[in-house]
Amino acid sequence: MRQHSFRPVTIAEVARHAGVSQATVSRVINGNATVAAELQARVRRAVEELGYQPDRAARRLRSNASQVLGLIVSDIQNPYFTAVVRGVEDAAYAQGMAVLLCNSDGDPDKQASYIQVLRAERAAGLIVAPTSVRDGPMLVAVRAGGTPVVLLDRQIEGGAFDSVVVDNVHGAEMATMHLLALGRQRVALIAGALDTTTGRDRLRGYRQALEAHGVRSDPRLIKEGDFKYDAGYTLARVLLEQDPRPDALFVANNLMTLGALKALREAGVRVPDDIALVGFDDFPWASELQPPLTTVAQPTYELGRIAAQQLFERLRDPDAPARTHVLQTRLVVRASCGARL
Amino acid sequence: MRQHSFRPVTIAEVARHAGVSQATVSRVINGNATVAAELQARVRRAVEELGYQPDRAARRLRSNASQVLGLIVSDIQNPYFTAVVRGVEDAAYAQGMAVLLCNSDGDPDKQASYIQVLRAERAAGLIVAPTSVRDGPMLVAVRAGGTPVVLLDRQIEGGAFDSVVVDNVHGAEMATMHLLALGRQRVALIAGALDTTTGRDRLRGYRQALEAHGVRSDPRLIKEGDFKYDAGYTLARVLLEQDPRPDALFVANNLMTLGALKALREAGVRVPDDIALVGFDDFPWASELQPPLTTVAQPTYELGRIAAQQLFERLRDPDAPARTHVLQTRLVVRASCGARL
DNA sequence: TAATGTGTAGAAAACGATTTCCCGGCGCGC
DNA sequence: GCGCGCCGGGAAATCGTTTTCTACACATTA
Repeated sequence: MRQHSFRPVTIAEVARHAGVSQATVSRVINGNATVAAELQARVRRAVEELGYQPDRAARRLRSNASQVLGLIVSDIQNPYFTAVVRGVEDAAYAQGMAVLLCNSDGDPDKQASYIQVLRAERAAGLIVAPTSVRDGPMLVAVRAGGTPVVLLDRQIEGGAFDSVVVDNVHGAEMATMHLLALGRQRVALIAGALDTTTGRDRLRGYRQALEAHGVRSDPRLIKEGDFKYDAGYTLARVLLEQDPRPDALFVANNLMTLGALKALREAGVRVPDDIALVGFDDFPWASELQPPLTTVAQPTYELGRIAAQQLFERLRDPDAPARTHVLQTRLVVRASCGARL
Repeated sequence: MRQHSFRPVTIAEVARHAGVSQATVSRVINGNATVAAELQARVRRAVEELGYQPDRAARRLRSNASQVLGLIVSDIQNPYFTAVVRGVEDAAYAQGMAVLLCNSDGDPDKQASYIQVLRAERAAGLIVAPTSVRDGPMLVAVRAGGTPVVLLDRQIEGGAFDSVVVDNVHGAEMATMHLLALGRQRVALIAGALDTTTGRDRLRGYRQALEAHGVRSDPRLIKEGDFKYDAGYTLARVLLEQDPRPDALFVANNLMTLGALKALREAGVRVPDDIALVGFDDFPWASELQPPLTTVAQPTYELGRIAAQQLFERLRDPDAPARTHVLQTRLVVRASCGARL
């Protein structure tokens, strides 16, 4: 009801209003000491009546217990990360935590700069989708500085981190096997950046599938991209110029798949008749594409949710051994692979 | 080089290291008082050598100058907001600010709860895409509490707010006119929630276009949705059962358009031959849909960027009169409207 | 020359919470 | 009945900054 609350209520006012000391108010609010029932009631009523809300900046300063976590992804406009962010945010909200969102654009400098900011903000912990395996030392330092770190989607060298990843090897293997099982002979791969475990693992899965089918992997059919749209477009064009042309294409993430699709369309290639296509990462409109896209779906929302939970557990028990959650992918068969549905 | 920085460097250590007082260090860092050149140099060197970074929680506590802004959208998974968020974040980053991201899910309670959190965090300001026109009083109170508010996409009753919106009336008018110009006779509308200015304005644009063409608006052709996928699907089905059937459909946002598309597909309706379709909101893959979607594109990234800039200007000059930025939409003609390309 | 003004920089207060320290009262055991 | 330990709660210290207050040196003016 207070009309003009130009300055928020402080704990001192609550204490005065309840006729107790600040310490008692604090104890009641945080429940970390026993306070007589009657005083508790008085304090709670005062809090209610004044609409008191503790100042998080002050709390953080004194007790170093922050209610904010930092989330660094490369680009939230990538639908993969959009879902991850949402997963993190929902889990955080359930714990009364807020999320500081940072887009690194895969730029190590920008990432480093954001980490500085998050440390200065005293974020309770960080959830990071690292730009590169070489980020290890920096993140180790952050953790040594007392800020827990949970890795998302990618693992890094040097130091066992809490992390949540998908089984990329298996996912890529499934996709490639699927194409081979449909009778395709020359399965090309547009790989992800090979300085990420994600990129490497998907390459490995691809190779394992070929091997299992007794097909020798042809280096000319493997192109390394950087997970971005343009790479998919450019590398698909390169692959199309080869003779003989590949009759199937597996692309290691969503953006590159869209780029490749554009190249195929421009070249007048029929999908799946001329070239069968399987992508990685599902997205809401993959079934609305022409043709509907067969793809390896990741539980992205879950990825984010679990990463946040892992962070909360870490905050509760800083000395527990690091854990890695591995989630499974799922091959979603639509039309672009040429399977009869 | 410092190896084990378990506790971050404080201003006191910097002061000692440089042989000056804390006050001087603060003055050098913030540049709000003259300090002798030599001392400045000493301080800067000390900062450099110790890797000092001011603690933002402490700064915020004392000077009430926060470097965090709050952003409340209904759902970041909506590509419309994804781009907005990115625009805000980029603009914030350029100013050394970080963004606290909140998804309200269009739920007033959740939004209120987030606003509490953002106030407790002492966010420098809020950028809000309000859930409803009735949010006015709450936001007025927030602003009265000293936290600047910039409205995004929607305006609200009661109180002139800084805001950035698009010309929804004109956008809807263009879309409807386009369908009429293509010779469609019975243009249906799946409208947005009519307790938002956005929903209302798009309805108005639709009506204006009909009027301009001398067509009397038929209430049976207008269905009110809530901007969500399911509403688009359900309402499209309702429209399809009518006799005579509409020969064109304008849908007031992206999610409902996708829902409607599903309904049309399921009913075996050919787009655009049987029913011409125009949506609102462009999205990255709209051109990959089957058929490619004609739609009213909003400058979403710009929307976010400008909202952030407006907030920064407001922080610089709290007493300037409130301003509303109106951005223009653009009709992107693809195949779903039946235009010959 | 004395008084006043100006500018620079240190000492200390302040921000709003949590936590430590301490004291008075009570129960219990001897 | 007395001393000891325990417990509940208030006073004050504390977190790391910014800002106010104060002091001093030097220049300027009457």
